[in-house]
Amino acid sequence: MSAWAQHARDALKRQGYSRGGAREAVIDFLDHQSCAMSAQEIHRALRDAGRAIAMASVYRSLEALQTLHLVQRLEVGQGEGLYEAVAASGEHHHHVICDDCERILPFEDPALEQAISRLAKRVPFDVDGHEVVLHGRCPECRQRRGR
Amino acid sequence: MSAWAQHARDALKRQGYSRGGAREAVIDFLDHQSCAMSAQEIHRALRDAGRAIAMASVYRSLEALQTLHLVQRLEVGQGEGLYEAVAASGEHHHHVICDDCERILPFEDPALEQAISRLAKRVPFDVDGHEVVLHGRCPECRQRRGR
DNA sequence: ATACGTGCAAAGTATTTGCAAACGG
DNA sequence: CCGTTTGCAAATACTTTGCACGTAT
Repeated sequence: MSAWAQHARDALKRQGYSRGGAREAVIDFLDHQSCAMSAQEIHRALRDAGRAIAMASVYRSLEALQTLHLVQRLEVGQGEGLYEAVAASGEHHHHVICDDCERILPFEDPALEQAISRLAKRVPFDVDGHEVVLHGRCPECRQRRGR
Repeated sequence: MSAWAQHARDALKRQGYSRGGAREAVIDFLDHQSCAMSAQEIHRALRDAGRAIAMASVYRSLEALQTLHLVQRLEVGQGEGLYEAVAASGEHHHHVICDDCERILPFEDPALEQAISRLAKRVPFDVDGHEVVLHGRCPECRQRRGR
């Protein structure tokens, strides 16, 4: 079990949550993902792995994890949210998405973060988070669809 | 009729669309909005203004407008998309959203745009658009909920 | 006249909720 | 044991689609 899963379990315990099979499965699963996934994908993957849990439990687990900022939901496309583990270290990245095939790639950029943190001081809201999504075409789709 | 509505109608005509009451109403409505609105809000507002159209027509109109890049959809919260007119001039802004009351405020920031355009050259995708959402608390909610 | 736009109702998809049974501390 | 978590099914919310009819060109 890598650092994040441990971190997540500690945080849940500290907040008085008790453990249950469904949430444990979601934590283990997210722990091994490199990119954001939808609730439906998580559900299907667990079922295919012989670790079937109810759809509702997927959502409830994700909700709990989001509340404790252990998981972050991102809105990228039309109708479904994507969820990904938030690094305990506070590392921070954003995503570029292919509008053809929905492929998602994470990236980091200090200059972008700096621009945002400066900007955050200039708006009248108390800013405590942000999300950046770049849209475009991945190498495969660029080639496949011409141009 | 301001510049955007004219621009939109020209573009639609150029693409071979013919005019119909529902889409005209949506165009007129969006033309007078200062901030992004959901399809449901647009529908309700038109109905309240005595210009009732079918929900399906709101979505179909928005879809056509998005296809021609006359309208942009943004994903901000949990389940509904927000739509706003895209300035003919190519002007470009982003949004800060209050996570308590859902209030949205647009902002512009050249430094942010610059950071993004530099970044766009470094990722392996062909980037042709982007979206930035800051999350936080608006002045009213900050006061109301304390801190 | 003919193709496109619109309204209505039904279908879809993503997510949430109520409740009883199973489970963990 | 007692409160939390889970599964199941029903409910909700948003959006899309099929089809018959109206309207623009």
